Amino acid sequence: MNAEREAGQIARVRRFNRTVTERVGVLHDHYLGRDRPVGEARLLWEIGDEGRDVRGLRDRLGLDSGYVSRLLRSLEADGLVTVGTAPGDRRVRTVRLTEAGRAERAALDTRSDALAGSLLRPLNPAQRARLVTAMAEVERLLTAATVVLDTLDPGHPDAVHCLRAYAAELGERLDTGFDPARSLLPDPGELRPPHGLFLVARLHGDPVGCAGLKLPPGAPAEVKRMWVAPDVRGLGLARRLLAELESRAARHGSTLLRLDTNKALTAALGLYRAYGFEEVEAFNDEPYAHHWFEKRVAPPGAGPDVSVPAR
Amino acid sequence: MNAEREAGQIARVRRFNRTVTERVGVLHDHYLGRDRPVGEARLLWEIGDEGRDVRGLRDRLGLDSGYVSRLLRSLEADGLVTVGTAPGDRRVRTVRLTEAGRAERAALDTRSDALAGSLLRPLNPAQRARLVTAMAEVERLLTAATVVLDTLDPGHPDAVHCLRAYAAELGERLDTGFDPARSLLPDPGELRPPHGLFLVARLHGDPVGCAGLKLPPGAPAEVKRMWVAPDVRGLGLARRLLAELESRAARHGSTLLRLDTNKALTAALGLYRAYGFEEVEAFNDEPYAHHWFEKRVAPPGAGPDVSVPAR
DNA sequence: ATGGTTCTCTGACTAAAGTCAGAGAATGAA
DNA sequence: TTCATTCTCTGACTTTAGTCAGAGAACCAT
Repeated sequence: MNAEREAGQIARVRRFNRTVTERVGVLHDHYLGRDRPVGEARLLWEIGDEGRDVRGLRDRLGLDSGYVSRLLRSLEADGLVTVGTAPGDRRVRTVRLTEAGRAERAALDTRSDALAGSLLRPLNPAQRARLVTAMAEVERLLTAATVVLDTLDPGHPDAVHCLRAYAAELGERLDTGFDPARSLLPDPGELRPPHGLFLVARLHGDPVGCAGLKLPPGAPAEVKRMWVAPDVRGLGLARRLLAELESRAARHGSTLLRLDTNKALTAALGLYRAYGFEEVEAFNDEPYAHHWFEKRVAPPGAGPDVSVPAR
Repeated sequence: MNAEREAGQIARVRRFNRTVTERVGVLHDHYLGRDRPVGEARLLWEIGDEGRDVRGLRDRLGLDSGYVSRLLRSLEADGLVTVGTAPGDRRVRTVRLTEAGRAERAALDTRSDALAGSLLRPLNPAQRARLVTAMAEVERLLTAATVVLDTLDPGHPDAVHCLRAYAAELGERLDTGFDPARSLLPDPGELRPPHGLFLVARLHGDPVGCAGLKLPPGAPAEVKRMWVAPDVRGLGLARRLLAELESRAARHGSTLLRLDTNKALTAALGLYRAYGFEEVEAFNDEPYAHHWFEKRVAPPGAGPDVSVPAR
């Protein structure tokens, strides 16, 4: 049945991979590193205008510490970067571009533009427009597919980051403001096993969304603290978080999922309805809530596959 | 004016390049060559089930002859390929996969599927469908952009290939059959400077289309022998060939472009009309023609930019 | 048959990319 | 203070990837 469709999709993706790595990937690298090893060029690019600490570079590019060190030494010898110790922690070193480094980066930039231009030039205006649109779509969806969901302790720095952002956003959007201490979940620690769980979504290691699940014994599971960072909205991440929570709730044995929300959060209201939640009478006295929803939980294994992508 | 739009498009393409090389390109290579150097893996892949001659491999992958030889030696030592001399020409060597080589290739295949799957898995069905559609579009258009147009002598093997394919196709599609000797251009050598020119379109070095231009002194320029290979139709190549011919005619000083065609070639008829040709009275007595068209030539520089993409 | 060409291979290199095992300084927790 | 940990760096390697200059066999046109 749909194994066949899936095989077709996989074949398409593979053809895409081949075409694109041939036409874009190889060119990309060799355009980039015309008079400089690709490794150095990538590093130069990744340092950015702001500067960056060495650890960050290693993580981002996935390189060995000794290797990065050597690359930096080489860039330093060419006068393209300066390496100094970070203000807070004197073990950590930060790299910044020099004037010459900026110029070199600008040259890479120009080449990157030339590559992009060479892809567009043979096409007529209508084709260009279509290519650009399709590229934007692919990019958006690949980005969506790159987001990974992890169960984290609510005290983990990434979890804290999300919870702060959640509170800050509610504070702005609700006419009443928002004070977590006054809400029904003053302590997110309640979202810790065995009383619940807390999901964090990350993109390239940066936290970009979260959702908590309360699992009170003998009572319906409850969605709490769902948030998605503004710059990754529209990627279907909220839906994915909900689906993941639902499947966790199902595995836990819950048969009903509930949540409450504020009338100001119109996008969330729409999502809950579209996802299959139905509005019900108030089941708690959360001071910030105007709407209460519930949804029967699909039995385990029936949910969409949202496992972590390989990397 | 549209410099601004172009800058926007270039920026989009660059973002795409970055996302895709990060997410697809790097993975692609390192998935592929997990326990084998990428170079060898690529070679193994490129040999294919049918076997291939060494020269073909070199061309396709753009590698040094010595390098390929060494890679083959290594694959041979691992028992993955056998190298023998080609039947026709004993200088040429052909490579075929052994049983073990096929198995290794199948393993690469599986990994490639796994990579594709890892891109799709985090997405919901609607997103998967959209991603696959957008990928197909990008791939099509990148393929279109990869086609290069060259002016070739009509006697060049690639030109001959196209002219033969042209004649064979007409022979099939016209109720009357087609005999080049009976047509008004029995000798394609007339499409040679200074009396004309002959364009060949190539994709990865293989000829996939052609178009000739007659430039009779003091008379309108005339399009002849336009053909596009079946498997690259729908990429806008015919239109691109027409545009290139028009701009060559303009540079030559022609102000009118003409052509004749057969009623069986419905796609061509549609293209000519869409491109701005208007049907006129017969201007010659070509036995295979049912329709005659002409179009005023845009002055030099006004045509779309169809210069050769970088590679 | 002869001379120029084509095709593949070998030997002798080089540069890039990356790995691994410490060493030494700074930090944080007990 | 002490001990484990974190972070960066150096030295000593290896593997990939690729280049270049011929050599030798086979082919092709004259």
